[in-house]
Amino acid sequence: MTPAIAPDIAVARSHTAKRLSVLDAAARVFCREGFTGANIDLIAAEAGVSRQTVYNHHGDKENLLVAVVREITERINAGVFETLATFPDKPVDLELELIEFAVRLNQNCMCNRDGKFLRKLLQTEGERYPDLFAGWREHGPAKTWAALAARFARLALSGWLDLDDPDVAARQFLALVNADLQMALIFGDTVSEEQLRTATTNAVRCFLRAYGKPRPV
Amino acid sequence: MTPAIAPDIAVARSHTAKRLSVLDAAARVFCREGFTGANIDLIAAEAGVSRQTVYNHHGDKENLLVAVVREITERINAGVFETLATFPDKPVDLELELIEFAVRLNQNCMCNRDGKFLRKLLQTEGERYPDLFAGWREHGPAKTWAALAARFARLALSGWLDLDDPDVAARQFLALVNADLQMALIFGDTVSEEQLRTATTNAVRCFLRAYGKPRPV
DNA sequence: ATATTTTTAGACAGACTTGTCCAAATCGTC
DNA sequence: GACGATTTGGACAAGTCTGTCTAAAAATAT
Repeated sequence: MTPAIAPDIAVARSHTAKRLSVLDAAARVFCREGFTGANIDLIAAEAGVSRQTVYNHHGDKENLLVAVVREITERINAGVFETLATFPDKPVDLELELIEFAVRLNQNCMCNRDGKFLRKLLQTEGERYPDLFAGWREHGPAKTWAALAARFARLALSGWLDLDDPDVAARQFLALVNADLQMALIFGDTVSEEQLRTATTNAVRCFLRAYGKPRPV
Repeated sequence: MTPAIAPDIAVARSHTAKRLSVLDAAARVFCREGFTGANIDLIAAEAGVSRQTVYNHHGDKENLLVAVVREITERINAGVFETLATFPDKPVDLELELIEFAVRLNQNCMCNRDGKFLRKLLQTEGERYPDLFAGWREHGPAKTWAALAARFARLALSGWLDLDDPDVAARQFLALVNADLQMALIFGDTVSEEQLRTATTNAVRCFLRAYGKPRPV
C-alpha cells in the first residue's frame, strides 16, 4: 500500500514545514525591519534554518518577499470571507448581533498577526513595489466592501436599515469600527478584548443611530 | 547700523537654508526608503549639498531622523491647531459648514505632504523607535480629539447636536471623514479635490444623521 | 582686501550584506 | 545497512554604506 506516494508525502511534509517556517520568520522580519533592513541571516536564524536553505527554497530576497505577501494576502482573504459568512442576515437583536459580527471582523482580519503584517508591508513597500499588492488591492478591499454592502442592502430591504447608498454605508461601518483602534493599530500595540468590545459597541451604536430603524415586524 | 547682529543673521540665513534643505530631502528619502534603506549620499544629493555638510549639521544618521521627525510633527501640530480654529462654532447651515471644515482638515493635515510623511514614518519606524514619536503620540492626537470634542460639546449645548460622549463623537467624526480615503492614503495616491469633497460630504451626512438635531432657534 | 567660517570633493577604513560554492552531516526510505 | 535528497556550516568575492579625515574652494564679515 501507499506504494509510490508515501515518500513524496513525507518529503513534502518536512519540506513544507521548513518552507512555512521560513515564510513565517520572513514575514516577522520584513515587518520589523522593512525590506532593505531585513537580513537573510536573521530570517534564517528566526526560522531555525540555515541560510542556504532559505536560498534553496525561495531563491532571491525579492522572491522571498513576493512569497510572503502572497501567503499573507491569501490567508487574509480566507479570513475575511469566512467572517463575512457569519453576518447576521436574519437578526433578532440587530445591535447586539452587529457588535458580535464587528468584533469577529476585527479579531479575525484586522487585529491578528496577518492583518498587522499586511498593513505594515503595504505601508512600507506598497509604493516601491506596486505590482506586489496590485492583486490584493483590486480583489481585496473592493470585494469586502461589495460583499458587506450587499448584506446591508438586504437588511434595508427587510426593513432593518434606512440606506441611501449601501456601498458608502459599508465603508463607513468599517471606518467606524476602527475609529478607536487607529492608534493601537499604527503603533502595533495589542488591543485587549475589552477595548475591542467598547470600540465596536461605540461604532455600531453610531451606525445604527444614523441608519437604523425600529425593529420591523 | 546693525552693528553686531547682521553677520549672525546672514550666516544664520544660509546656514538655515541648507539645514532646511537637508531636512526636506531627508524627509523625502526616509519616507521612500525607510530608515535603513535611506542613503546619506542620496539625501545629500537631493538636498543639493555635499555629504559632509549633512554630517556637519546633524551629526548622526539617527540624529537626522530625530530632527526630521521633530520638524514634521511641529508643522503638523501647527496645521491642526490652525485648522481647528476655523471650526464652525456659530453655524448657520451646520451641514455645509461642517463639510467645509472637514475638507480643510483633510487638506491641511491629512492629505498634504507632511501628513503623508508623518503617517509613513510612524508606520515604518514607530515600533523600532517608540521614543521618537512618544511626544507626538501623547500631545498630538489626544489634544486634537479633545479640542474637537470640546467644539462638539458646545454645539450640543447650543442645541445643534445630541451627544452621549463628545470624545467618542470626535473620534468617529475623524474616522468617517477618512473612510473613503483609506486606500488612497495607504497607497500614497493623490486625492482629487472632487474625491475629497464627496468623501467629506458622505461623512458629515452620516455624522449628522447619527447626532444631528433639527436646527435650533 | 583680508581673515574667518562654511562648504566641497574625494579618499579611506571598517563593517555589513547578498548570493554562491562546497564538503560534511543529517534525514527518511528501501 | 545503503542510498538519494535535503540541510548545514563555513568560506568566499563583490558590492554597499557609514562616518572620519584632509586639503582645496567658496562664501561671508570686517
